[in-house]
Amino acid sequence: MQPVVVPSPDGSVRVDGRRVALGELPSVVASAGAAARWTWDDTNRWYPGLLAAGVRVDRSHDLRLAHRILRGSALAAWPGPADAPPGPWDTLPPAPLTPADEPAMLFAAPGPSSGPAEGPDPLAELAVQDAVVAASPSAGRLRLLLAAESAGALAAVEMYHAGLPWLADVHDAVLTETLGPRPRLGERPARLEELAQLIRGALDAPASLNPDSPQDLLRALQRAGVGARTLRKWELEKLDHPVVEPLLEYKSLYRLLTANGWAWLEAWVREGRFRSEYVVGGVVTGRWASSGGGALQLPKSVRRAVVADPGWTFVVADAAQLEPRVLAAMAGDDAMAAAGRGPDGRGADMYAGIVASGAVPTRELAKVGMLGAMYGGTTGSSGQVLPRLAKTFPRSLAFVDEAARAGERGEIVTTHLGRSSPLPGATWHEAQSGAYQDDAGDDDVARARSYARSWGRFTRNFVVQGTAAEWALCWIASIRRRLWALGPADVSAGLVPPPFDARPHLVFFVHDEIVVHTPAALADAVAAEVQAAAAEAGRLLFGDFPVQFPLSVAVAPSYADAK
DNA sequence: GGCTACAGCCAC
DNA sequence: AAACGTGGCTGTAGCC
Repeated sequence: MQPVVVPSPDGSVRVDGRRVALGELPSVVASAGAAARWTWDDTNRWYPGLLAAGVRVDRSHDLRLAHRILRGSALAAWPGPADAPPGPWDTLPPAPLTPADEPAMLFAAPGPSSGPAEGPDPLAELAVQDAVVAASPSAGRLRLLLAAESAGALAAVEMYHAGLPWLADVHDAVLTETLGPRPRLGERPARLEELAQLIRGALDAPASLNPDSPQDLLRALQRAGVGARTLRKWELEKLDHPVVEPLLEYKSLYRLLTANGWAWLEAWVREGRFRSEYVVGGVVTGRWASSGGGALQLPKSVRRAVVADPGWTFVVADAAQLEPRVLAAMAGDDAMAAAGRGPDGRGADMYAGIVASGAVPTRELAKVGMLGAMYGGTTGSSGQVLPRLAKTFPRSLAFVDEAARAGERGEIVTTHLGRSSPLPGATWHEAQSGAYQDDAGDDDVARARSYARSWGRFTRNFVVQGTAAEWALCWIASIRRRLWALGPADVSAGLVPPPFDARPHLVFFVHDEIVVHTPAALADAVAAEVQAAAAEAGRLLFGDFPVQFPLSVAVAPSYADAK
């Protein structure tokens, strides 16, 4: 059963040909049951209103997200000319999510200029997508990718709906401990002011020196003969001068103040919850992006403020060495998969397994070597161990090298489930053709090489990062289904809104890590389901190939204590 | 005052 | 370990 939500000009919708007033949609969805795959233009547009009415959707098909994947996929043949101009399904941005205390336009009557009737036709689009998938020799993989992407879109809206539990007073305590009490508007916190004085003293600089001004600061460093050419942390660390220590501390505290200080707290935390909008598929590789509050860069120092509601706790899980394991499976590399299983058959540390294989002497070298292989690093010890890794794991290394060469030739590459990379742009092609002009100089040739190599590093990483993102989507899809199946617990709802008020639910996701907020009594069951979901994701992508995806799982009422 | 570019740092 | 992949976000600086 695949009901399609079709907006009407009068502000109602049609579902399977039947007119449904917007206010009736939640009850229509609820009565359709879990077998229905709700199909609509944009999950962000319809799902918040359903959740606000307490209605969860089990399965969906997000036409906008699916279109973007299919349009670019090398595993699918989209009808029409390849250079057809982008249509509405290509250019439509996701509908913005709205905080619960702001007027929700989602189910409001449409305005004259933005009525849903002006949007493209969901029924026609679904028919095209179904035909494109059915005609693909890799239909199974594409179906899995589209289902996982759509499930991810549901999970992203659910996480926004529930919010990440956040204690503002703990956050304030962290800031006060490290920076001093909150200063008046326009003033520096006490600790920063102290450090500014120390910096001026060490540089013999006047009181007018403002460490927040890169120009001022760099000039003062040069005048004092410190030998700094930039203000980068890792370059300052190499210098031997009394200003370095207070300056590094200043920069670190200044960053905390500006990025996650009191202003951040006031802007992004409401009623005990931090809500950031996840942008599903917002990164070219298929990773999620986020918008507002920087959810994907929450510094470790403020995670103490992430505290479960009374009677609730967190299950925090992250996939150990996800990307090299994904690479081993994509490349069909039995040797690397074996290293991932470790000597005891259930290795939780793939880098230790690589050491045990004899390829490299230390875990650190195994790690930097694999990162170098996946990022395209060539220098330093990363570059030095690559030949040894290539000898022990020829399949994996050849796989990423081939992806890099395709990029250098200006070709697209594709993830395991079928998300393809974009083509390089006009500047790239101009640089390449510039190297073949009659009057091309060494500079032109070098520029073309540099551009080609850079795009090769992108495509090299794309196949691994993109496939890891697919594993994570399958993991999330499985987790949210399994959590719902656990059912409600006897616990106070606290701040948790329906339909999750007594149920474990996802509240945070960063690429290879999830946080579940759960009634404390269900924590062990949740941990088991999260583990089972990881194994299921591995099977969905790679079938019987013997690659393992071990997790580190912790149960704790504070995010900071779970790491 | 708005806009863009850039440097820098946080996360994975 | 080195500065090599993907991003968001903040501030300064310089432009209109």
